[in-house]
Amino acid sequence: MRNMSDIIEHYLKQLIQDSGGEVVEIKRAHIAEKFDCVPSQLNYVIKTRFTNEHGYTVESKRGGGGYIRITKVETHSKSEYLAHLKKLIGDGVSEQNANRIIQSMFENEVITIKEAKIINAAVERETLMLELPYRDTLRASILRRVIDVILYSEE
Amino acid sequence: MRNMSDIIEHYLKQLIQDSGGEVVEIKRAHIAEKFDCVPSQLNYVIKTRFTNEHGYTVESKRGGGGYIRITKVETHSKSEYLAHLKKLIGDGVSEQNANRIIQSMFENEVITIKEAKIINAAVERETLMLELPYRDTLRASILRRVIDVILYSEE
DNA sequence: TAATTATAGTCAAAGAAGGTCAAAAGAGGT
DNA sequence: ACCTCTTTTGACCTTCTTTGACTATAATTA
Repeated sequence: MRNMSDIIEHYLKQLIQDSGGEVVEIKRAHIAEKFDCVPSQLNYVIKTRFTNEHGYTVESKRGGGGYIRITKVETHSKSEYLAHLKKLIGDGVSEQNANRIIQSMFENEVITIKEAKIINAAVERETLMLELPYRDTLRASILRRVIDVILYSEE
Repeated sequence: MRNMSDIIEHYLKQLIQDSGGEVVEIKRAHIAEKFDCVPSQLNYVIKTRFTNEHGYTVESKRGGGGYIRITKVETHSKSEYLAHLKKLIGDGVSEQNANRIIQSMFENEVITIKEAKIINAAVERETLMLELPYRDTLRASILRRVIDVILYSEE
């Protein structure tokens, strides 16, 4: 593990697993102290690694007794999950968010690592060779079609 | 071994061997310092000696905790076959020919049926939403990248 | 209710890598 | 010498991470 953000990411995912795999509730300051970093680093980790695209929902509360709760999106219904991803993609999607979505599908065992790499390759910036905003539109189109195929080829 | 690039090339290959013959992860600046050269020389070495055609794949990350990871890939007859396909694809490929190529990869067991469907979906006419000749160019670009990934994503 | 305290959120600057590109330098061949 | 190809260098670029000052909100206390 190379940097603080990665370490914290893994720690939080471990916490989720240890607590039944669905949810974890933390105190920002407490985690910050544990890893000897500034509290706002937690916000950075969450914003870059626990997004909707990654398949997580984050709630929080400030003030006394405040907390940050990270919930893993339920994926028991594959079709619902994939429909959810298609919604996130919409008519355009950045490379970053596409990566997150593909990563999420892999982590939720909807695709294999090789499939993930193939899909990633197909939607990379250098592959698509188009200017924005057409590139994001095209990427979305490809991803949506691919997700459809994944959905149908699973029965 | 006459020049710095050759020396670094051999050093990196030695590192790969020493670590089990598969992969090595370096810090660009660290190697540069070790050999007293500018960091970008590492990029030159990698670009000229650790390409796909050479049987390597390279991943990297910037920012704090950044790295460059070089992975050696098994390079038997399959790489020749895939190189051949890439040549066939060239700078542009029709949907029909793309289908044939994908079909061929499936029949030659370099991809699964699901992977074939995914790739097909990604290069379909309706997915790409572009006019000729751009569509064929883009399809070729996607296919070539995907083939590269297939080449090195074997375990 | 007002003030205080305890949390969490935002944002931008600074820092830490790696990437690109083209000019300069070197090596070989004719 | 001249030409071409490869290597070396460095200025500048992009991406990701870390940090901290400032802000917002909730609970508790006066």
